[in-house]
Amino acid sequence: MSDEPSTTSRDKILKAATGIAQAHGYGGLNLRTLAEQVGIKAASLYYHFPSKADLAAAVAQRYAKDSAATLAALATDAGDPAACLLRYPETFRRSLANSNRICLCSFMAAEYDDLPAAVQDAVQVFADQNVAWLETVLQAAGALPEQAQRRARAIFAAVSGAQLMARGKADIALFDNLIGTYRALGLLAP
Amino acid sequence: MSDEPSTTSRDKILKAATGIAQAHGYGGLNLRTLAEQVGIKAASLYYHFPSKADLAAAVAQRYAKDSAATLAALATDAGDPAACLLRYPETFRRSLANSNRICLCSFMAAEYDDLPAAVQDAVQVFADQNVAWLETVLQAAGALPEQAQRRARAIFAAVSGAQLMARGKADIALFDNLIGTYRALGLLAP
DNA sequence: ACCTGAACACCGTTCAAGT
DNA sequence: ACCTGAACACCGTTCAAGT
Repeated sequence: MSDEPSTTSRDKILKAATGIAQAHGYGGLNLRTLAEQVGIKAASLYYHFPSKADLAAAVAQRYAKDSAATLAALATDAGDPAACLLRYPETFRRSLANSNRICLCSFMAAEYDDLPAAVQDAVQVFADQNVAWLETVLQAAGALPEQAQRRARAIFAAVSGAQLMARGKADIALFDNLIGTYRALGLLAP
Repeated sequence: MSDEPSTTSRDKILKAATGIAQAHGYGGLNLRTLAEQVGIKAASLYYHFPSKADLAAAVAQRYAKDSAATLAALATDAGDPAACLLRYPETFRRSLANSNRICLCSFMAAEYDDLPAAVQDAVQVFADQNVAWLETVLQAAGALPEQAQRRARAIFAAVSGAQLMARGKADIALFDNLIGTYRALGLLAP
């Protein structure tokens, strides 16, 4: 009765804003367009959030939180560490499959210098979480701690780059091809 | 007498616009700011270029052309193919060293869906040129044609991703670290 | 040939006013 | 409690007018 995911206005705004930001970035997040998608006027958004910066911070924080949950679920679901590593790129693939969108935080990494501080922080959290998750998995798979960190960062960077390149070509097969090459090289393993 | 690089107004505009776009993207390229940097009014930009879209297309085309020249020079300078591959990330590093800017086309790959068609084309040309250069070098280094293409794409994607991640942390040492990991993996070799 | 001020429609934002 | 219209300063763009 209380844990129902009753979609509040705030939630609707956050969800719509996330989709727009994954396709157009922070700069491309237009409040009049967003409001229209939610069915209210732009001025009404200011009842829910004090500014675009705060709205975007909430979006990025929620995105980072969801991503942490997805990674935790993947760890449980995949079972062994090797499977986790092989399946890690799935999340990134899903964005591309969803109207050629990309990871919110990849877009925002490009826009980094123009981002409000709170949004920058959330982008950092997202990246750090991903690297930490990979690091844990790599160590569980037998990597030495120091190597695990280097490798974790390399995986995150390489997969992000593959997603960006695939978006530029609007070609999800290219993403799969790149991930396949990474695998063949042994990048997605300890 | 005639080949002097006499800096025309058009050139000054293109150079300033390139720097802005590498830091803020196409969307973040503000014509009033750009005009101020050049020492004219925003309206005057329209004497040199019919629109922001055309200006950005000229910027991206010039960027792709310069990049091709830089790669050609690297090939001559480095000598053997193995050295070319090791030094390939240098160009990307230079952008980061230049006020944490990134490759124009990485930023624009993120913004891809919001780009005017002529700008999209130039972004494609840039990526294709890089992959083709890498492919040639990889084959010269002994890779089989089919493997060379896959590998060339993987290098381009991975290095782009490293640049993006390093920008997000404003940490050029992270870029070097990532490239080092790629090298250790054998990514930057045939 | 090159530049400009004034004007237009659009965007983030505010605010007084509605229910 | 939640929403809105009207207004502000800013942006891309146009254009008639300046030199």
